[in-house]
Amino acid sequence: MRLIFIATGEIALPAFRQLLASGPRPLALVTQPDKPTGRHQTLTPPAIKVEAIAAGIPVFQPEKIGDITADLAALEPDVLVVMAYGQILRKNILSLANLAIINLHASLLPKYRGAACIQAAINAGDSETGLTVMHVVAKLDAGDMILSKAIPIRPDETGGTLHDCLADLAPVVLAEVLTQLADGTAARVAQDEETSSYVSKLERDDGRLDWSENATELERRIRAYDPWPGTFTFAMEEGQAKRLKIFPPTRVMDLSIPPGEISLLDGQLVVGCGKGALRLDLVQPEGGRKMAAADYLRGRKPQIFECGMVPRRFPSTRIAELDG
RNA sequence: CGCGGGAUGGAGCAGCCAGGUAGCUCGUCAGGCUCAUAACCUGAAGGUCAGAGGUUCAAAUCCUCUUCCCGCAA
Repeated sequence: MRLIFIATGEIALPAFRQLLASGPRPLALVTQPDKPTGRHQTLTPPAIKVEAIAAGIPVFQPEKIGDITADLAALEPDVLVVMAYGQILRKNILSLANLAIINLHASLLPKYRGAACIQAAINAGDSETGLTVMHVVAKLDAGDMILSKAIPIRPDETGGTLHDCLADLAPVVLAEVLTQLADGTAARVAQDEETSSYVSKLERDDGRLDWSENATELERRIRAYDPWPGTFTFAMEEGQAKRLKIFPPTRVMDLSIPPGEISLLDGQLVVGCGKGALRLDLVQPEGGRKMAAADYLRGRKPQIFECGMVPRRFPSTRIAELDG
């Protein structure tokens, strides 16, 4: 089977490795261009590109995938496999494959179409999520479904752990679908538009916590957004607003504390929420490293975490940043 | 060289601007008090102040360079 792999995200690595190990060997990898990353804007290639080169697989990194339509057509692919690529595929790409162009999506479609599907499942408090393989159509993640596999979401699941579980599930699902496509037994089930939902890409600022929300919701958000985009708040220290990252685990406490107010209980940092309170175990102040919340309180003396509105005493530069 | 914060006993921090005795909250160890405790009291150990060079009678503190950690941004 002539196959082209189209992927950028690390979630696609296990599936790609399996193709390298057990075939069908990809004719080429299409991935996003190298991008400046890290503190010094170093140009960094996607990890999957590095592995492809090591394996001798040709790599395409077009600014727009439409630019290489002819190159891909020349490979006469039977199947295009897409997973976490990061670009919308235009119609000229959709008709390239003889057999099918399929996408591995990290949710149980038609729920959570879009980019932040993993975080959405945890954030919503779902008890399970999964991987769906479907045909790619012009509308995002809306094509007919071939196969889906569910996995449970554990109470302490984070976006990171769930991402890894789904990544490991991908090779299994992909192999099964490729076999079915080859022998013509692949199912084709239309998605129910009524129950479909869409979750847009997350930005860093989406991780800004609003302590007027309920503790149970915040606990889920902190897990869901770890490690990306992460969650944070602003701690008021003597009139200065200092950014403070929040990491799981946290614990929901049945206490009544005003939202954003910090309480010290048995040496533990507890923050008031809209309903209930949240005990924080792991935090990271700006400029500092990740530390136990109890350690954080030893040397610093935050009075309160920002809640709802931007506090007046914010430095002007920060106000501009927050408004934008 | 995109912007910025930081490195001080085991942990988290203050001290630096206006050089001159190593400080705070904990932890550890020993003893005491208590029916008892993550409580309280007393005492002790533990630091080449990231490294190198410079200025000075004198440097954690001022100047230069180096290494490492981190936030933003992308």
